Amino acid sequence: MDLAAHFFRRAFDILRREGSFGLLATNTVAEGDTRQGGLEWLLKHGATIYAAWPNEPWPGSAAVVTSRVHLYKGDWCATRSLNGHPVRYISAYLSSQDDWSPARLKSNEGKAFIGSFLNGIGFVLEEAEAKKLIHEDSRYSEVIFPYLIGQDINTHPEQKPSRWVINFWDWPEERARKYSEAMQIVLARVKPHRDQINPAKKKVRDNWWLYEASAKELYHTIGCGHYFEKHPKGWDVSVNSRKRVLALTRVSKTLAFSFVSSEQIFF
DNA sequence: CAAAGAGTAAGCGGAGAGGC
DNA sequence: GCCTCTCCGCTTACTCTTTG
Repeated sequence: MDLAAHFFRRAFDILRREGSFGLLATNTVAEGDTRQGGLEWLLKHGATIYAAWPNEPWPGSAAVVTSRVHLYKGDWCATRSLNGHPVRYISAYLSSQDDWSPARLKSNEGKAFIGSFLNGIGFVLEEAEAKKLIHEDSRYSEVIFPYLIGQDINTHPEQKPSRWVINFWDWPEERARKYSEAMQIVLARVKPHRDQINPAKKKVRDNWWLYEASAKELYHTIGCGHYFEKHPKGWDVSVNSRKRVLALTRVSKTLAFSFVSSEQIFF
C-alpha cells in the first residue's frame, strides 16, 4: 500500500465535520491495496468524494500519472465533479460507475495452481543421489522426481530442473516407510526442521514426512493424481493426462511463460 | 470452523560487477 | 585474484479469503 493512503486518512482524521480537503497523488491511490485501505476505507467512514481528476499525466519529465481527489466529511448534497463534468457519484475507483471490487471468476477454477510447498529443504536431492536410489530400486521412481523451481525456469536454457525431490504425496507414515532409504533421508534432514516450526502448525509438525501443501489439485489436473490415496470428487484416473504444462515463476518480476514437462514436482 | 489456497513480506545465500 | 557491494529470487512465515 502506498503512503498516499496514509496521508489521505490522516488528513481526513484531523478534518472538522463538514470540512473538505483535496490532495494530489499518483494514480495508484485508486488502485489495488492503496484504494482499499485509503479511499474505500474513507468512503465507508463518512467521507464523500465530491470532485476528482483521475489519471492526469504529470506535466514534468517524470513518467508519472497523477490523480487529484477532493473529499468532504459528511453528506454532500450538491453535484459532484469528475474531470470537470457533473456526475451523481464518484467511487473509490474515481469513476461514476457503481462501486465494485474484483472477484474471482468461477469459470477460471482449476486452470492455474501454485506448486508444492515443501517446508523442509531436506526433501531436495542432488541429481546423483536421486539417480542412485532409483537405479538401485526402481520402486523409488514413485517417490523421487525432478524438482522444478522458478530459478530453473528463468535461468536454464531449456527450463529443465537442476535438482530432484522426495515426495510422499498424501501417504500415511506406514506406506512411506516402505521406501526406507527415502524415509531415512527425510527423517534425518526434514524432521529436525519440522520440530522447530511454530507449534500452532501441529499438522505440519506431526506429518513431517509430507509437504506442508501437497498441491493435490495441481497434480490431479496434470495427470499425477494416481499417486495420491485421496482424490478430489469427480476425478477420473483415465482422463486428465497432460504431456506439458505452462509454467511461470511466482516471486520473480520476470513474467515469462514456458511449456515444461508435467512429469515433475513444481515449487 | 478448519483447511486449503492466495497474497504479501522478508531473510538469506548465490552470483556477478567493480574496485584495488 | 581477492574482497566488497549489490541485485536477485528462493524459501519460509504469516495473514487473509474462500470453501465445504
